[in-house]
Amino acid sequence: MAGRPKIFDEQEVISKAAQVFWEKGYEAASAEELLKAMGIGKGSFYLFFKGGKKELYEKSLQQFASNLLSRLRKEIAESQNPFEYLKTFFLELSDGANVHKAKGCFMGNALVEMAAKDEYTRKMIAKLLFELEEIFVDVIQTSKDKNVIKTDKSAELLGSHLLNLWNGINITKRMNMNDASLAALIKFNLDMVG
Amino acid sequence: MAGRPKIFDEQEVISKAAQVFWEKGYEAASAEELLKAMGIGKGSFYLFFKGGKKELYEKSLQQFASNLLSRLRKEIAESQNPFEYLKTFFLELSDGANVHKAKGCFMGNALVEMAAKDEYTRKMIAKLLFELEEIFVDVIQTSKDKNVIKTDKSAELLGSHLLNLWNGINITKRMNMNDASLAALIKFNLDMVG
DNA sequence: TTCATTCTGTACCAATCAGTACAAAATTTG
DNA sequence: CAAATTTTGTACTGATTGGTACAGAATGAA
Repeated sequence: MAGRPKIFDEQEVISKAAQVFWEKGYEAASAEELLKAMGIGKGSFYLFFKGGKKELYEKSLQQFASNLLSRLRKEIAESQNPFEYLKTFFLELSDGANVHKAKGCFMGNALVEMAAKDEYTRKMIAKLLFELEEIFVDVIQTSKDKNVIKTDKSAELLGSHLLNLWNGINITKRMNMNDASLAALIKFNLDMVG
Repeated sequence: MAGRPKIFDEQEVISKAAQVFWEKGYEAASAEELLKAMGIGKGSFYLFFKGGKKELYEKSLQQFASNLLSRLRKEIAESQNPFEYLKTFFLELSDGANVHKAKGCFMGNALVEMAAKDEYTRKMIAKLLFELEEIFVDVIQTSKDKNVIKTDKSAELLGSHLLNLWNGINITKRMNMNDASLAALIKFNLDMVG
């Protein structure tokens, strides 16, 4: 296998690009800005990303979601009380000091931007969010089975409720409510589950 | 007052522009497309909108919200049971046949796009959404006072919950859940209020 | 050390972006 | 009618967009 060695790792540059897309969105993230963040030139980029900016965006979303989902699954699996873990997971959203404060949810943002523009990408994003919902459903079902939570509602309904809570809070928090109100709102919604 | 008469009504062209911004977002809505929808040329546009595209965007949001809020206030005032009216208002979101299906909430979309980009516009949008929340709070407080709903939670908390429900559903619906599940999710959240 | 292969950086591209300049058109006033 | 005023349509601007072409750099194999 001859040839000049490549100077970058694909997963690494996708991760860098994802940060730019997360903050700016698809349209507003310029190719120049993305390449600068990735630390590679146009020659290399268009050789390895034949689909250009769109391919990079989709891979950014895929990788980002994949990391989030697997980290979440892992921490839930290791947790003594998965439902309590889920609560802290949501309550982190009310931390105004968080670095990602104004950025919201990368997937939610992408869904907003792509829903009316690109059906293929919309479906892709929807699938990723449904995976997140599935994690919620599983935790709820298990918690129900173990009598950790008491409810007469189905795990599916409650799971979709948590996904919707996630989607909602990631919008609402950007109105810059004070942290306490946001936390109270989240707690109220979590108490609805069990 | 002499001079060539203008061929357009300001409120009317803003309304047309709002439709384009609502569907495409700020960045993706091109000046050409906006002007075409508004039915006026560049000469007229830049004469009356000195602030260009950004001014048009802000006025679109203001006008859109103003219309929504006053219509909502009016229908609530005329309603026999304001809380029941609010329920139908939310349940309309689950109608997949709705024309505005994929567009979500204009203000929510704008908040997503502007939150990390333009603090002035973000604040403006936040204020509009807080006005919507205020309407929810008022209806809830009145309904509590009249014993239409029973709850030990404050109207403020429940109002913020409804705003967050609004924000959330407008994202979640774009995952293309089936109408029945979406309606069940909304009903579940409304039942939490009273 | 030469060759084939692979990757990189730069120069370049047409298309599109929001916005400006300005002459002509359409009106009221005198 | 002519003059003053206001709006309109078009031609044009420089900047930026995502993307391409390609020469040359860096490697392994022969």
